[in-house]
Amino acid sequence: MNYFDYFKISLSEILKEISEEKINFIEKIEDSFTVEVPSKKNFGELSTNIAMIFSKQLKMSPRDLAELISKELIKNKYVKDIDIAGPGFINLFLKKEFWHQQLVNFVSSFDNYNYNVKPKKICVEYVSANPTGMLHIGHARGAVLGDAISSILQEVGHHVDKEYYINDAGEQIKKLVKTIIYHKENPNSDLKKINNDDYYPGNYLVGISSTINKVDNIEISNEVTELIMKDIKNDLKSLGISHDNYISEKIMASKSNINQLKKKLIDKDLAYLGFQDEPDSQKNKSWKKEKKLLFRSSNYGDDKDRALIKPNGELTYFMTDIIYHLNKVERGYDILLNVWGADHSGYVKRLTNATLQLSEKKINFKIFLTGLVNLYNNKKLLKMSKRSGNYLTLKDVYNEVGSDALRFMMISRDARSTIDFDFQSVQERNKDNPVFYVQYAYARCKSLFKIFKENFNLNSDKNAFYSNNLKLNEEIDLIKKVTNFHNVLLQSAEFYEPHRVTSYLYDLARMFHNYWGLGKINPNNKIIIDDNEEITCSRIFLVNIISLVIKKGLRIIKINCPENM
RNA sequence: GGCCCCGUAGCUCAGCUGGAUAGAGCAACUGCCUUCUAAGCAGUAGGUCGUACGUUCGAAUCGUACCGGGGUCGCCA
Repeated sequence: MNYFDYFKISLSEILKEISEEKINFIEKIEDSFTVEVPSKKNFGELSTNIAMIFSKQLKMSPRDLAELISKELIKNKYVKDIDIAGPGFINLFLKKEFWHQQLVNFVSSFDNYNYNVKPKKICVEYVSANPTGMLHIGHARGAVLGDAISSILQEVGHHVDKEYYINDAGEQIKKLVKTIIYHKENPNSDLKKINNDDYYPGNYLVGISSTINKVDNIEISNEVTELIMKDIKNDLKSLGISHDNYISEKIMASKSNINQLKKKLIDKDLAYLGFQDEPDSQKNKSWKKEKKLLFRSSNYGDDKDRALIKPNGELTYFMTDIIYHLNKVERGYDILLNVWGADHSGYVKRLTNATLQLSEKKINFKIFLTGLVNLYNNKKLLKMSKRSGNYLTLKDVYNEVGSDALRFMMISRDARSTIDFDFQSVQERNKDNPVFYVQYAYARCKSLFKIFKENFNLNSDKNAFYSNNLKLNEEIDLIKKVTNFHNVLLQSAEFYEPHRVTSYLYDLARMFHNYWGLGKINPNNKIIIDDNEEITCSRIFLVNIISLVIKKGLRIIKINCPENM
């Protein structure tokens, strides 16, 4: 149990006594008030709003209620002092022994920590890039984000399948095959100069085409997509990413019972046979006004109804995507998570509503849209155009900066925000660069252990911990920080926000560097003091826990943790 | 024009999902190296949380409108 829960429980017990069971009608008292670390140190070490929340029900002023609660709470052996402040906050000051005890508990359960999470079966679909070219930096963001979310969910105890949906059917694949054939027939022609939307430009497919020996269109498409997927998987592997399931759109569509789904869509009045207005854009020159099966997406905030089946009988991408997501439901997942690029934003409502309406089971379906990534080289924006085939690939960026910097950057921002990614600054070996700063903290810990082992002839198994030696404010703050580690992971998992982990690690690293720096100002505050074994052992014990937390945190988000730098 | 996302210090970003006097880092200024790794540490300064209403004991956080930036509006994926 963490210390927030510990105080929540004792506070709600006190409240029950005060109210003489009067407020038992509240399902769970603990859920309706908060215990938190206040923003300012003079507001105590922990603070609760319990008196403000329940004052109305008990017909008392918040401050009077706070007074009553405090009278009981002060009896708790760990509470040093209580302050009632502002509109009725109860601010707790705790004895150092409380934090020492927390640290001991933390260490003893560290290796096999039980997050006490009800396990869910979760499918995280991410990347799912078309097998028509190389991955670019935008894919890298979705890839790292989806991967980090998966790892964190797994860490707290969920069952997670990482899934890649291969769009190996449809117009894009036809265009791909056409491009391959073009290259074979025109070995010296440059598609960039032709500037024809019917083909994919770029040298990548020229190379691929030279290894293709088939003539039949279907055979070509199979072989090309296989080759490209191999490259994509290799790129992902360089970032430590691999998926559990690869689902083929082609197979998915061919296996499904289309007539049954059509009937269900019409029976539920989700779709109808009708006409669409001509689209504003001229992207599809062959558009004709014809009757087709349309989804009533305008019922769900879309500006028009969208096609499910083309007049020629082929399924639209939307239709196969519905089939695919219903298939996920059939496979028994409780939660579906998708990571998409922001350019799919208009598609979110359509697909989630279609899936939820057609699903036999009540599921949780959430789509994350990742913001853009702007690449800079030394503060100069690198212009990119996928259309012309001029863009930096994931591989280019990986070769330039490596996996750690790339992963940390992609994780450390909120998914929706735009990221400015500068090749120069993510490679700097200084405080400017968070991933370096965190790794450096770990290396510094390791360096301390080395000196410790050389100077003190102690058995490393000996759990030398004299808790009352950790008296500095910085030490108590570090104890609070490390013992909050599992909480951060839980919240990160609950809100699917990996950036909470990187922020936490950065904070912890900063606090550790500050702690280390104390010895520069006052030699008594050095971690290793040659003639004081007791203090040294205590501090090394704390440093060891810090290093364990950094290592585990980095391991979860798959960032290397070098022993020395 | 419709829909989606973003707007917090000069810059890059946090802000524990409604709490108290809004936090870090960079850049600026001031100290600290015969070192437990200066690849670092300490200190100073920096804000009308885009704007305006509203919801309530309380709003950066929730709602509405507007302003500014980005994305998107196919039978493509």
